[in-house]
Amino acid sequence: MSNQFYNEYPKFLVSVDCIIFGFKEGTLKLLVQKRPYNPGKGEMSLIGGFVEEGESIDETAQRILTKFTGIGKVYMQQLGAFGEVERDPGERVITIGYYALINSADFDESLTRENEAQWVDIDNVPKLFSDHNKMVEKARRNLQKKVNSNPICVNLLPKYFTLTQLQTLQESILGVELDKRNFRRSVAFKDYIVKTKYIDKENSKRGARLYKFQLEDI
Amino acid sequence: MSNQFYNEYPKFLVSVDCIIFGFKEGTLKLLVQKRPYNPGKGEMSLIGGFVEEGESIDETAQRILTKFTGIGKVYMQQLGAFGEVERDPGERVITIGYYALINSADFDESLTRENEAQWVDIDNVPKLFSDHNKMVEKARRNLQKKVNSNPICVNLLPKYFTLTQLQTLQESILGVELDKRNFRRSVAFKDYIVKTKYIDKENSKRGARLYKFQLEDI
DNA sequence: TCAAAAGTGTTAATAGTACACCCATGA
DNA sequence: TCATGGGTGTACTATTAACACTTTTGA
Repeated sequence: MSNQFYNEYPKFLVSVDCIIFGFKEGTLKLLVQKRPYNPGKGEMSLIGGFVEEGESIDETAQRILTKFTGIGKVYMQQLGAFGEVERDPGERVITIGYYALINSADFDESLTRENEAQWVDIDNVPKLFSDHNKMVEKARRNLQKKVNSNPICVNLLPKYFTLTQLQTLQESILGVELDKRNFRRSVAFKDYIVKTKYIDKENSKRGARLYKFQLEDI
Repeated sequence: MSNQFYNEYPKFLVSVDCIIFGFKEGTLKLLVQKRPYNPGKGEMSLIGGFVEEGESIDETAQRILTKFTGIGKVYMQQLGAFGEVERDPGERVITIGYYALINSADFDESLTRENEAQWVDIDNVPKLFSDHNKMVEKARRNLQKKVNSNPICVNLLPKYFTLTQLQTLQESILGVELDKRNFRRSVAFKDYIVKTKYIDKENSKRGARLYKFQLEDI
């Protein structure tokens, strides 16, 4: 299937690599897998796949996310293209990074096992295949810029959450500790975080107020 | 030249489109050209080209910039990948956007003429080929975020410049007017903008102090 | 009764915004 | 002498940062 245009230019494999963030046990986590094929079979890597004919790169990213987590229709943010000639030791592959934030409750664990995927702490990411560590770092910096002005945490938390959970999450994204009083005041100014009538009794004896994100009007 | 890996996946044309900003006549300008080939021959478009074998995408961007402006080694910022299936009416092309800021004084005008390129006002960009207008808008938003915290204007101005020139440039990037006194105070806090002993007598009768960027220590 | 997490205010410093007049000069 | 662009300061507001104690309750 040739074409009258552009024939004289080379073509390349184009892949999408997904930086999938979750929040478990009080820390931001990254989903990684054992690479199922060569080159680098068995090495830890981001989950990824190749762009198919007739599929936009955004669609590729969604397809990969769904395949590995069972989750459909989550907002994914493009991180940029990575196009060093030798970045893949097998053959030249130009890759587009995307990151996603997902709620581990929506997560299909059987797919994780099937794909030899696992969650690792964001502050303890192992050496990954190719330039994937660089992509993870860029994604995290990207998140850090947004965390205060965007309701990105909505995708990482359960529907109802305590302010301590939200604070712990933000601290884990930023890698710094926050002052509890200043944090709670800043939350009070955000219209998209609202108090509910519910109290969480699981994580403390006294009980903590549950909040939720209210995003309809944004 | 096949390979033992990845054979079953499709390959794509990958191009780089460059959003080249300049500063002339008190406004931010964009370099555009008449598309020299079909599809869309004669339409206005960004300047671009295809990624070659053995060339990283950053290198492609530099090569295109040099070809169209004569300028080598300018910082180019990647804007992201654009991968809608039908974005190019000829054949599927995945493109990576890069923007660059250049000083029109370094500019080789003969190359512009040769390539049927021209500068257009950023606030009056004509309809461009494919999704190029979208790329320009994204690049401008990207610039706007940086203009206050990064010395990006260094590349758009001559070595010595007046504060009025710098203010006019920032206003043109931001699309808003700035208060002269507030602007000048904020400049005074930036270590990378320093007063020189020179006075410009060309643009005013009284003469205006010339400043320069001091970037060695960043 | 005590350990553990929840909850709550004030002050100081910094950054940002609004605003109007005089100066020096060449034509 | 006057038109043109250059240059200057102050007061108000908003945002951010620092900081420590009391409450509730189940074990």
